[in-house]
Amino acid sequence: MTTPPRVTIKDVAARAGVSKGAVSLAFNHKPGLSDATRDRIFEAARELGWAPNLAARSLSSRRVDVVGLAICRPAKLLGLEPFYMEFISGVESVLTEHSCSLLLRLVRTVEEEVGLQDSWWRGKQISGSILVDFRADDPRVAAVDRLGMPVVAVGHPSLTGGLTSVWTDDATAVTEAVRYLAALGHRRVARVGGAAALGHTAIRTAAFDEAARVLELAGAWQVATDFSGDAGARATRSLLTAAPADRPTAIVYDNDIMAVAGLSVASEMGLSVPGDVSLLAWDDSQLCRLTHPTLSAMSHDVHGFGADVARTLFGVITGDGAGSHPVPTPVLTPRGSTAPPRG
Amino acid sequence: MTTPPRVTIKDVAARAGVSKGAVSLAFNHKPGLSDATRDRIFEAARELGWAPNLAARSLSSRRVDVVGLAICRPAKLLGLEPFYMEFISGVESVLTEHSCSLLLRLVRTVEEEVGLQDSWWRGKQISGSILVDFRADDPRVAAVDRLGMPVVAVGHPSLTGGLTSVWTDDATAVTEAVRYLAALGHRRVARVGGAAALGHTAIRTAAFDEAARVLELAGAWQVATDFSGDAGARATRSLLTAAPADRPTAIVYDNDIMAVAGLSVASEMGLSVPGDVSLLAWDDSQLCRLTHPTLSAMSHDVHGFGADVARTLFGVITGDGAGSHPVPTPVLTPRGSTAPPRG
DNA sequence: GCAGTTGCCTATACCGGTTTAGGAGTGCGC
DNA sequence: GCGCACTCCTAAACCGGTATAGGCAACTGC
Repeated sequence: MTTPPRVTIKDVAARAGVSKGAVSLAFNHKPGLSDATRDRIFEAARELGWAPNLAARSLSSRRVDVVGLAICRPAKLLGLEPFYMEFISGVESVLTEHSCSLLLRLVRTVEEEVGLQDSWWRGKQISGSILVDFRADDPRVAAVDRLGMPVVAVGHPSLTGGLTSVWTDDATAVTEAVRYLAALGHRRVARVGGAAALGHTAIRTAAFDEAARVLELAGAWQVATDFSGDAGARATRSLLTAAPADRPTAIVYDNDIMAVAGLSVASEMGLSVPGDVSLLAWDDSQLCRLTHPTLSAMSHDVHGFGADVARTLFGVITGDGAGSHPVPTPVLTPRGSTAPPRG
Repeated sequence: MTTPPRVTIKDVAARAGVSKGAVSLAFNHKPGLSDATRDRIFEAARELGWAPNLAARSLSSRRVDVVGLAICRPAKLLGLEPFYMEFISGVESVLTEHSCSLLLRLVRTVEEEVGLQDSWWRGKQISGSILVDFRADDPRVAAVDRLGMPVVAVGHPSLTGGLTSVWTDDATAVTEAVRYLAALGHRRVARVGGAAALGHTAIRTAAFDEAARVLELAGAWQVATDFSGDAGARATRSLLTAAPADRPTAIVYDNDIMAVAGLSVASEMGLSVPGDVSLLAWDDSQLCRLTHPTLSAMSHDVHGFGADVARTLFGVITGDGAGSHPVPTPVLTPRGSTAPPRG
């Protein structure tokens, strides 16, 4: 175990024959140095293998290049949910451009998240945060207001208080989904929704009811789940056990996993998809093209969503005109799992 | 936009009527303070809403409570791969106990990762790192040696140089998988492997060949992919288009996604699973229980794996006896997708 | 030829904690 | 009454950067 060299800015300055300040200027690409000196400094730093100590830098410059993201869902579900990794990769793609890092934490409850964001912010560990999975009367709104921390809330403005928000128009998307199924001729439609506590679930639920009313569907069921495949399977099984004349002929799911599970339940029950029942997934990850039949889905660009959120966060942090805005509404991508009902 | 209060240790000290040092002692739970003073300090901090500035802390105490993790796979694949999120959640579960955070970054190449780890470490941003997805002659081994950075390498010791490693015994697992299929009566077996560049893929490939040799199988095919569902589907299609007497009667996949894709290809080709062909997945995420038939799989505790890795990293960082060790070998979990071959 | 500007660089005071050496008060033994 | 140990606390020197005021030439304009 050799003792590490501990090379600091002073060593670099000495080696290059300049002052600490000069090295600082060079490494922050600020004007006031001749090209020759600049080169000499970089050369010295390279030889010594020096990189600025970020703790020291953020202490004196009072800025950090880190943003936070806390996700509050059971670990088991997260692994399966393609949404998050794709979202994160979108966020990352923008952070990287700004040489900014992502501090990630999985939490169990919103309260825990509030505590975490609080200590991240007060500990000056992050320069801002991305808030996801809003619920009604979300405690994070007040907490963030109190802290004055820059954030972007991923969720409909009706849920996110006055926070800068980026959201998908779930109501319109649900309406489009139901309209499409109705246009195919379906009169009995069900929806297997996500966690009831989440705000966007409530929005989708209301939109579904409204669409069913407007379209005068003969039957419209909704059931809440925890987003897991198991729950999706259970819900599907329960929906499809009704007598053929009473059961739904089409089911909309709130994510891809549950739709995959639903597909397998239908097959297990000897029902053909889309012959006996049409299935419509949500998010449209690659998974939807891996099943047989392939899954029709409400499709959106999750990677781009994440990137947009990150860009907006930078806007909030720097203070220039970052406004709340929706991202493009998910569009229907018909594949093999939807068709007109039999008969 | 109200100007933030900027409360520091000095304010807390003043309010509690003590020195900065006393506040520091209190917040680090060190001895040398009366209970009364301690209480007064915490009370003052609470009233002012103060939390120590972590940059300042790590600058003077030269320790940070952050560990790094860079993942080098195309974003599109990551989203679908249940492995990582589960792994991360396992890592997190241990980090949280130590109030340590995870710095996550998705990178495109190993070279990029080397640069990243380098700047993380030299910038004193992390106290150690988790290295995954080793390949033959991995440049990270030398880089980490040079830096003297504490790491845990997730990969077989044959790949990770002298680095402290935690690994799954892929060779044994592959052998068990092949043995099981052979025991069922399969004589023509294929394997749809992962990225050829990855070390563990090579290990599995070699083990598969060896097992096929020992068991004197009549046919043993292997094909490398990029882990994506599409690639898995293509590989499966190509394997199954041979004449019935020549094609494999069982296929082992290197992850769950490709197995799901394979299942759908079989169904699309009118082949029954497991009647015409047996399918065996790898990792055993929840996905394996969502298909019809359910997927037999080589199953392991990915969450526990991540937790083990994190614990080992703490051992390396603190210097106490953290040794390389394997985690439990994946075990075969038979479900509905494997059976004796027809006839 | 002299003030004014400009370009390049240094000295030094921070940032907000931790960590030392040491001081003030108390209790104890003798 | 004095030395000694012990408890509780303070003052001040760090940590490794950034920011800022200012110094010194050389060049400009007139």
